[in-house]
Amino acid sequence: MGASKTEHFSEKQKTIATLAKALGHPARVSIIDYLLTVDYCICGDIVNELPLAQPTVSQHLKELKNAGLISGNIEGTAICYYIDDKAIDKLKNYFTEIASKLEQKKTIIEATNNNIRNK
Amino acid sequence: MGASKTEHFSEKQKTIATLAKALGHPARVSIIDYLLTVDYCICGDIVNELPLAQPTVSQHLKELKNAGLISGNIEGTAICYYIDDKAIDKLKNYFTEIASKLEQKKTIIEATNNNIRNK
DNA sequence: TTTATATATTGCAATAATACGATAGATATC
DNA sequence: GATATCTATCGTATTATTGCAATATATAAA
Repeated sequence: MGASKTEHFSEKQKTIATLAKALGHPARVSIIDYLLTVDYCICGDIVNELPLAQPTVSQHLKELKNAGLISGNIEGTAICYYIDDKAIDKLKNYFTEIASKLEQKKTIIEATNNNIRNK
Repeated sequence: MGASKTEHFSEKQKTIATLAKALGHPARVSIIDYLLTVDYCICGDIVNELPLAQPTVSQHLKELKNAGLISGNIEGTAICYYIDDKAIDKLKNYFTEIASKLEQKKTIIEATNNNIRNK
């Protein structure tokens, strides 16, 4: 084998997996963290910020871009990268939803246990 | 090269990357989604649920377990897997934090633009 | 037009991930 | 104990990812 059997899963599952995969490397998490600290883009600074060679950073940026987590504007010779709010929101909403479902489950289990105790 | 240069990044960045990576495959997202729908564990059902062979599912479960996203209890011959709340909370908090920082940034930019317009 | 600067692409090597058949281990049932 | 059931591990083939040197591309400055 080798290739993923992605065709069998729902669109939502594939979207979350794609976004999560893009953040599945500390260098790319680090890029996102860095983009949050700067007021204005500056792509070249990311290369200075990371302990990686320029082509490697460029590749990581490409993956983040392909996943939809960042976008870039050309400004002269430089390129201004910024985080895509919508992608972050998708992830935020997904995990918030899971957390709330887990919380709900916990409540049901506790209620059931109380019910058993009171019999 | 090949191996990741993970040693240069912060613990938090590595933690998020590890959790995100574990969800970087639709089969594993699908497993999490499935665990949310059932009241009680049942590992064998996951194999029936997914379009993958039993060893492949077992491997995906192992990765989710190694990343700390799920845990398992042995119940006779079966194994009862469940989602770890703390891991989900880490992800939820991380993306909530990013979303709020982005929102804050947007507000600052708008305020600046208004300031410029009013001069 | 030449030169400098910034980013992307290519090509390659090393490692990791994905998938599954075959098989092992562990517990229940007969 | 023999058998059935459930899950994990091993071995292996295929593909993907990571990383960088070298090079290409594209714009700005001289």
